[in-house]
Amino acid sequence: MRSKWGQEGKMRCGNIWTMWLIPQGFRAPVSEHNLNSEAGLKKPEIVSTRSKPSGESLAGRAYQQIRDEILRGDLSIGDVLSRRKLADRLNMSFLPITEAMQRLEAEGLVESRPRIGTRVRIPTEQDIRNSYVIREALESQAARLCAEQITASEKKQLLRSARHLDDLHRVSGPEAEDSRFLFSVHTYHMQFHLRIAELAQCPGLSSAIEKAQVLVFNWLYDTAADNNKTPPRFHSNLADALCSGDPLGADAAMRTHIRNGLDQVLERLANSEHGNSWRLKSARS
Amino acid sequence: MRSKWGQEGKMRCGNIWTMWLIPQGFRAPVSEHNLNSEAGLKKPEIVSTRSKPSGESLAGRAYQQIRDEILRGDLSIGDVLSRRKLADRLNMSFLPITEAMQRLEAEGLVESRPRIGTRVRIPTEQDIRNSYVIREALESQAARLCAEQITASEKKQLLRSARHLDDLHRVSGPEAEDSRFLFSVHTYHMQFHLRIAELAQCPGLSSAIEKAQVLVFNWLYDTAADNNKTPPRFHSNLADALCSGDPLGADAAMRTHIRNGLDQVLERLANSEHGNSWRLKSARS
DNA sequence: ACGGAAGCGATGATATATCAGTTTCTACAT
DNA sequence: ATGTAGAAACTGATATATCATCGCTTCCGT
Repeated sequence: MRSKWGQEGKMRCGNIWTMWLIPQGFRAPVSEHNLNSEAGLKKPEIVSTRSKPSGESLAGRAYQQIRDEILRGDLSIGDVLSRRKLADRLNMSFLPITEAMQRLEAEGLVESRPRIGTRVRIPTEQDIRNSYVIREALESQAARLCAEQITASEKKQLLRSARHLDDLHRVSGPEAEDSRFLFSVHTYHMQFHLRIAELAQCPGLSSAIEKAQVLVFNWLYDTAADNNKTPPRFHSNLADALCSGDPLGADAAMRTHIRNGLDQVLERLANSEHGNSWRLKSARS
Repeated sequence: MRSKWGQEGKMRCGNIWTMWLIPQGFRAPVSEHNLNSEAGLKKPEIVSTRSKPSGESLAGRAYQQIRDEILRGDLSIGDVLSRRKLADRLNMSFLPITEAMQRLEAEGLVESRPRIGTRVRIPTEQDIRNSYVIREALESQAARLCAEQITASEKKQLLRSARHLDDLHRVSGPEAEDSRFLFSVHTYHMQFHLRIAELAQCPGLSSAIEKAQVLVFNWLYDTAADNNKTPPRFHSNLADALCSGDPLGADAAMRTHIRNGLDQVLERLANSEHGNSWRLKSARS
């Protein structure tokens, strides 16, 4: 009998991230998009929440579900997560929930005190600065490698999606109402950055960016900070640098790009207050 | 009554790493060392294995213990880890062991297949390349920040420890027998790199380097590859660049420094073979 | 009214038991 | 000898139960 421990089959430590984040893939929505039609910009694909409920462990499903709810804002910063209530809600024991919480805690999305409780992590200013420093380190490295290895067709693709992204940001400025639209724009933005990491041809780099959760946190903070006005051609300039063939120039462009949003995010976060209470009668989950 | 959820008290997601790796701290052994006496170079402090058996959770102790054994080589690459036997050996239930395994798996030190088994991870060449790319990203960022913020006294300290490290490597070349000595040299080497990250004044960067396990893996690979001949003044040159005050120069120096060892490690790893068998009668633990 | 202490209820940590899937060894037929 | 079915043993996943600890509330003394 063939052993199941061969090279075939994915390890459990693989990327769960890309599976739910990029259900339709990255290339397709970009190339399908006609940038000359303004109407098409309004609604980039809203990612579907649930796709395959079975085929994974209960802990994995719990992890994805809770993470999903945190990222979408159904569970907001500081919300208390009761493992027992979550177990009831997701129809499982609280052992899988505990495993999911441990993974979320290791990734920095939730924080837990040994016999007190667990809640969605409340980031400090230090956390945000750290996040941006690490993001700068990893993504500038990705920019270097990307600039060295990108092919002609990939250049065209990247430039087009950068223009698309700039258009999306231009449109999303005035009407910052529809949270689903904002979420999808952010998803597209993250896909753009992850695409650059993929173009670096170093699988570990992409997964490191995912693991460090820097982009996720970026989204969380930006959500708390709602509108984010970016300069025109913000991403197009970055894409130009990446396609110029100069690794050092790409590195510098990426650093500039990333540093841009930090101040706005910090300012916004300072204005938001979060309670420190625990064991609320009305724990969300 | 004061709430225990204030800012006082360490979160569980803090650095366990530095606690066991640098029990005596970094500054002390460096400044105490007299570089003019050759005798002092032979035995840099061997870190003590166990210090505080209580005061932590069982899962935390299991995690530290197993990690310790992997890093020291008591459990070598590819060894099978039976959770039940580990539970017996460490005098605890199956559950804390499972939690420890999940953390080790998330960090990439072990690999697990759902209903088959868990073993110390066998790194592929791709893993090693990824590791070095990420290490280059994080540590070159640390070098930039370090060069910007380092003070005069810290410069003296860093230069001295760099010279000490070069001396240690020079001595460790010929007599690569005592594995405890080699381990302590590697520990000192890791402390040197982590010290640079600390000097960057960005706590998240240090912990990211630890979390990504890049230095740990570096040690693992280097252990498999035993002798590693470094050029003379290898670390002194790096320290010079870090103290020059030029961030870009420090960045470049760090990249050069890191890329140096990659080829040797890859060559050695290609020569070593690892079986793929499972469920050996004589599972180590 | 007010302050503090004790009890209630919730929490995470841990132990034990069971389950379904996989490997490995063995007995048997060829 | 060799190949194969099948059982035994082991694995991680999950369920349930218990425990010490801690936040919150309530109630009593002032």
